[in-house]
Amino acid sequence: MDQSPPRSSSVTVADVARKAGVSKATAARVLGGYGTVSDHVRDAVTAAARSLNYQPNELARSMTTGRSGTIGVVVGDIENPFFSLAMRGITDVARQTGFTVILINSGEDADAEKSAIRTLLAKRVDGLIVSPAMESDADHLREAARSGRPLVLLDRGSETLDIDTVIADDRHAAENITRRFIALGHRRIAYLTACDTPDHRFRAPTDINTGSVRRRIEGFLDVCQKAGLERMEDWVHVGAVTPEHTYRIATVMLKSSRRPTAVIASDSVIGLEVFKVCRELGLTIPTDLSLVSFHDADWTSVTTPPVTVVRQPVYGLGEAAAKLLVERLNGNSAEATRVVLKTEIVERASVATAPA
Amino acid sequence: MDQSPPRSSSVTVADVARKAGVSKATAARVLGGYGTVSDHVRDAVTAAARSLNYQPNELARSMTTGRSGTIGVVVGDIENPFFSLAMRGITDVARQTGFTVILINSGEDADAEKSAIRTLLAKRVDGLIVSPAMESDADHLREAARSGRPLVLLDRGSETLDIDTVIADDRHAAENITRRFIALGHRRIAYLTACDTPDHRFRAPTDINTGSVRRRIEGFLDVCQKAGLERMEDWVHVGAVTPEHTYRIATVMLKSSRRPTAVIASDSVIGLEVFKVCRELGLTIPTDLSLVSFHDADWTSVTTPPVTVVRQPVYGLGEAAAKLLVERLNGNSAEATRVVLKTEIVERASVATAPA
DNA sequence: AAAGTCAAAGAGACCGGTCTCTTTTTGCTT
DNA sequence: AAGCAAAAAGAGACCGGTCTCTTTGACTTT
Repeated sequence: MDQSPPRSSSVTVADVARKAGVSKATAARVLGGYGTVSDHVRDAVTAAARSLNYQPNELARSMTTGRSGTIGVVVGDIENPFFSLAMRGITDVARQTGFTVILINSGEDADAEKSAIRTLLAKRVDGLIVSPAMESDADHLREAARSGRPLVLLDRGSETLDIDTVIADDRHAAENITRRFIALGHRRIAYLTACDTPDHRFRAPTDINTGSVRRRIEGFLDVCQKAGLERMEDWVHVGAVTPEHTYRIATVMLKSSRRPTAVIASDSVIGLEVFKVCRELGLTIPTDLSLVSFHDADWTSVTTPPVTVVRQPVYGLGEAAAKLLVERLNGNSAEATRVVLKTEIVERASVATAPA
Repeated sequence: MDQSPPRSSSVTVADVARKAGVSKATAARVLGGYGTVSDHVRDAVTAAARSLNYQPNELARSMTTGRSGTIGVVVGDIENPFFSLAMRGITDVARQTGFTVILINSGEDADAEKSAIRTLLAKRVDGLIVSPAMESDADHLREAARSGRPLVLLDRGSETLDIDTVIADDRHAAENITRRFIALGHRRIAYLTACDTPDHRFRAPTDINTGSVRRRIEGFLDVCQKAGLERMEDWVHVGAVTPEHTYRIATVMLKSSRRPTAVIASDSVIGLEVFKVCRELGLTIPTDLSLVSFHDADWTSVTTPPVTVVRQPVYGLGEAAAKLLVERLNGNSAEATRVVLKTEIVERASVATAPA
C-alpha cells in the first residue's frame, strides 16, 4: 500500500510552519507577504510550502481581513448581448485590479434580485454592481447601500436614489431619433420595449420601472408633444419580454390598418424580431417602414438593408461601473456620482421619408 | 448625539444570543436551522435576530462546513454569444440547486486560465466548470481534479483526460457539412477557425489545441480524403482570433485566384465577418460562394440570404455541465462521464452547387 | 561594558460561524 | 416518589488564516 500524495486540500500554515521548524506566526508572515522575516527563514518556509503543496485558504483570510476580494454582479439576463458585453467590461477591470466576480442572473425578477443581493451580502462581497429590474421598490438597494458595502447601479437607476450610477444618455438618443423621424414626415411612430406593466398597457412614463427605458420614452413623448403630435402614448407598446411576445405584438401592430410608419426598438433582440416580422409580412424597409434599434448588435450591419442603431458604449458602461466601484473600495467616499456616457446614432439604411 | 442604527455588518450569533438571553450555541441552532430547540426559545431568538437585523456570515459558515455553496466557471470570453448562452444554462441550474456562480474570463489564454483555477480553488469553490483554452498542457486541470473538488469540462476536453466532459458531436456535424459540399460539386472548401498555431499555419489536426475544433477539422479532412480530395490541409485557416484578423484572412483568401467555392466558419463571429467580406468584394452567396457557420446565432436567419448553420445545443451544454457537477457534489463518484449532445444542421439559403 | 535601539521570531487571541460533548430540564413509567 | 430516557440548552474547541503583543538577540553608542 503506497503513500498517497499529500492531500493538497488540507495543508495549513501550521503544517508548513512545523515542517520549516518555525512558529505559525512566522510562516504566516512569509506566506501572507507581510511583516518582516529574515531571508534564511523565508527560504525555509517557501521550500516547505512548496514541498507540501500548500494552497492558501482565501476564505479564512477573508474572515480576518474582512475583505473577500470579490465583487457581486446582478444582471437581468446574461444571455442578452447587452449584459454579456457589459459583463466583459466589468470582469476586465476586476481582473486588472485583483478582484473576482460573482455573477447572479435576476431574470428581471424583483424577488430574485432581492434574494441575489442578500446572498451576495452574506457571501461578504466587497462591493456590488446591480442592474435593478424594478426601481419602484428600491428598499433592498438602499439597504445594501447602507450595509457599508459600496453599490453601483448599472444602466438603470433613478434620480431619487442617492447611489452611484452609470448610465448612457438614453433620453438624448431617443429625442434625436424621434426628431429625425418627425422631420422625415413620420407621424405614426411606435416604441417597443420589453418592460411590462400589470395590464400590459402603457399610459404614462411613470408606468415604466426601468430607468433607462423610462428616460427614452420620456424623450420620445416630449419631442412628439413639442411637434404637436397628440396621444403618442398609444404608440408605446410594452411587454415584449421574449422573442415570442415580440413576434405577436409586432405582427398585430404591423397588420393593423393604421400601422406605424416608423418603429423604435428598445433593444437589439426586439429589433431583430421586428425585422423578421416585416419580412414575413412583405413590408419593405425602409420604404414601407423605417426602423431604428437600440444597441449596435453585430447583425445590424449585415442585414438588407442594414439597420440604423443607437450605439451605446456598453463595454464602457460595465468598465465605468467597475472602476467606480473599485475607487469606492479604495476609500473614496465622496458623494454619490452619476456617470452618463454618450450614445451615438449610427446611420445605416433602414430609415427613409414616411410613405405617402 | 443620537444612537446610530445597528450596524448590520457586525451583528453576530453571539450578539443575538445575548439579546435573546440564551447561549451562543442555542442561538446558532435556531439561526442555522439545525439541532433541536424549543418553540419558545426559537421565537425569542428569531425576534432578537430580526430586531438586530442579523445577517449571517456565509464566509464563516463555509469555513467550518467546508462547503461554500459556490461553483467556479472559467470561460474563454463571456462576450461571445456561445459562452453567454452556455453561462445562462449554468446559472439557471445553479440557482435551482442553491449554488452561486463565480465567473472568470480567461480570454482564451492558458496562463490566465491557470491563475483563474488557482484563484477559484483558493476561494474554496465546491466545484469547477472549465472550458479549457489549451488541451496540450492540462496539468492544471489534472491537479484541480485531484484537489478533491469536482471538475467538469465544457465544450472542449480531450479523450486522454479522465475528467467529466460535456461536448457537442462536432465531428459529425463537420462530416455532414463536408459531405454535402462535396456532393454539390465543391472541391475547394475552406475551414476558418479562431484557434491559432505558433506560426499561424496549419499542418495537421494535432496542431489544434481546442478539442471541439480539432474534432471538426478531423471530420472535415477525413471526409475529404475519403472523397479523394488531396492536400485539403492547405484549406484550413487558423488565427481568426478577432474580427479584424478574420477580415484580413477572409479578404486574402477570397481575393485569391484560386479562391474557395465553399467556406465553413468555426463560429458565428467568424461567419459574420466572412459574410461582410463577401458583400464588400461583391461576391454573391450562394452562387459565388457557399457558406456554413457553426452556432445558430440570431442574425443568421435574417440576412440575405439566410445562412445555413450548425445548431449546437449551447444552453443545454451549460445545463448538462452544471447538472453533472451538482451530481458530483451530491456524492456521485462513478467514473468520469462523457456527455455528447447532438447537433443539427439548419438548412437555409447560403449553400448551392459549386460554380462552374 | 552597560544601556539603548530595532529587527526577527514566538505566543496566542481573534474573526463568526459549526459541532461535539456535557449538563440540565422535561416528561413518562411503575 | 423515585428512576430513567430523551429533549433542550450550555461550554468550549475548532476551521485557517491575521495580527497584536511580547520576547529574544544582534548591533550600536558613549
